[in-house]
Amino acid sequence: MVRTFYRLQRQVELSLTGHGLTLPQFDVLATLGSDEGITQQELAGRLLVTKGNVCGVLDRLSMMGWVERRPDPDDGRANRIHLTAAGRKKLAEVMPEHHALVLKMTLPLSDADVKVLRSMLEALDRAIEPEP
Amino acid sequence: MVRTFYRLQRQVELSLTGHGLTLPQFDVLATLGSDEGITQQELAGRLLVTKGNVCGVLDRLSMMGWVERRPDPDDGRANRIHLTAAGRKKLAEVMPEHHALVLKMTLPLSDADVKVLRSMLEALDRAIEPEP
DNA sequence: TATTGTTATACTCTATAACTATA
DNA sequence: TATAGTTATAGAGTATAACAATA
Repeated sequence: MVRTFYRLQRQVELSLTGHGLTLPQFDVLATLGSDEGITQQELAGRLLVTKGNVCGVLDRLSMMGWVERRPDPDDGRANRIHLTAAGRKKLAEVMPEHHALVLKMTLPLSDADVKVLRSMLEALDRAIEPEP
Repeated sequence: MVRTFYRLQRQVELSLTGHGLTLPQFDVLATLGSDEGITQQELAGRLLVTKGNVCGVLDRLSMMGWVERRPDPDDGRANRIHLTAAGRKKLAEVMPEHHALVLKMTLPLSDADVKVLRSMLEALDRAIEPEP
C-alpha cells in the first residue's frame, strides 16, 4: 500500500520536474493557492516538516519570484506568506497538467470510485494531527 | 489529493526515521521481501528511479549489511539483489510498527472502506508503466 | 552497438541544533 | 521564558551525464 503511494507520488514528482518544481515546492504553492497569508509555522505544520526546512524551501521559491514574505502587522516575529503574481501564474500553468496526470492515474477507476477515494483521503487528511 | 498523499507519506517517513530507514530504503527492503533476486534495473523500474540512483541506495543498504549483490550466473553484467539474514531481521522488526501506523492512519475508515481503498490502489499500481 | 552497473556533479530536501528578534 | 524565523551542518535522494565491462 505504502509502496503504491510512493510510486504514484514519484509519477507526480517526475511530471513536476518538467516544470522545474519539486513536490514540496508544488505543495507550498498549492497550499498558498487555497490558504494565502498563513505563517511559516502553519506551513511547516501542513507539510509535516520543521520550520527550518520551510525556511529553505521559501528561500528558493522567493528567489524564483513566486512567493513573498510579508511581515505580520500584529506580530513583529511572524511572516505572512503570499503568492506573487508570477507565482499565481506558475500555479495556473502547472495545475492543468497536474490534474490531467491525476485523471490519467485514476483512469482505471470509475467516476464513483474516484469520488469514494477522494472522500476517503479527505477523511484521512483530517485525521492527521487534528490537535497539535 | 496529492497533498494528502504527501502528508500520509511524510507520516510514514517520520516513523521510518525512528528505525534509521528512509522511505526509498524501506521500499527496497519491502520489495526484496516479496521479490528477492531481482536485478538493479528491475528495482529501478519499480521505484521509478534511475539505475544510478538505485546504485547509491544499494550501496548504503549493503554497507548496513541488509542486502547483498550476487553476480548473475547467466549474465556477467547483471547483479541479483538479495536480503541478508540481518536484512530480513530488520524488515521483520520494522514491519509490525509500519502496519500499526497504516492501521492507525486508516482508522477513520471502516474495514470495508479500507478494503475498497486497497483494491483501488492495487488497480492504480498495476496501471503504472505496465508495458515498459 | 546495446545493456548492466558504476561513478561524478550539482541541487534539493530533511534532521538536528544553535542562534536572533520579538512577545 | 517562550515563540517565529534564520542559519549551519551533515546525510540522503534525485537528475543528469559520462564511463567500464559484458552481451
